[in-house]
Amino acid sequence: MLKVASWNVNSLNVRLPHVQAWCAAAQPDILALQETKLVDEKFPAEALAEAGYHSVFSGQPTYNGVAILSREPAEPDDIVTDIPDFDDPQRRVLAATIGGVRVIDLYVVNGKEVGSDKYEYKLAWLAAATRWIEAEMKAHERVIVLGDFNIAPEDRDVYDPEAWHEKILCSTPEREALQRLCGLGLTDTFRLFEQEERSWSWWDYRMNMFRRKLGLRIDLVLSSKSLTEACGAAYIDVEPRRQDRPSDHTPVIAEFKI
DNA sequence: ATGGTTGCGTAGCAA
Repeated sequence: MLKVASWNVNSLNVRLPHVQAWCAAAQPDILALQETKLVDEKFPAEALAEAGYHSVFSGQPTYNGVAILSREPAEPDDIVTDIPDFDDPQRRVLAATIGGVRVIDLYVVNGKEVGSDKYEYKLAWLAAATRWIEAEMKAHERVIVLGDFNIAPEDRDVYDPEAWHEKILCSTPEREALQRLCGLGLTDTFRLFEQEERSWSWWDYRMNMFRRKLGLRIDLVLSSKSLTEACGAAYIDVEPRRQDRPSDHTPVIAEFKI
């Protein structure tokens, strides 16, 4: 069984103890991280190696930053840190082949507000990422695309769809961009299974949103066809969000019978 | 329309 997870940690410096504890408890084979907010020189590779994980990472000062942890002995290979033909200093993508699976970790642009410059950057970024992933899928049979998509796929992924109607994370162009990505042959593993209604992966820090159970599901694990057929479970582990000094996101997980 | 909270870095931006 291959257990794969994604977690936006909102600073790995702050969240390293949370990641160590969660890995010890949940034992993921592969864990994709976003918003590490660490330059590569400061990545805690030794501490994670002591926990039994290889690390590959692509960071920058202050913002963004992605990493893929993989449980030994699988060695990450063929690492890619940039979308081809898309000039971008922001460290938002990381791909590696691990145990015959092409793992593509995405920290999708937030976009701030519909119509803003950042929104246009988000849509251009998504188009470029989709072109890249199309090529990756032609080159690899088993592909997992996971991360913080900063898009709620459907209204049922939003605590108040009317309030969020055509707002950032929910607008039609963003959802259509996600559909185009999924149209390459990728499936949102979470929806392969019956789930509790009102399941979220992110809750705003403000206004006691977590305690009030008001969030969005914007963190996804997508799988290519052969992996989708082998997917035995997909779920959200809300426990890390309950802990002291949590990330605003919680891990999302998929398990594959391979 | 704005605010609220957290992280980084020590002001103000990003989310």
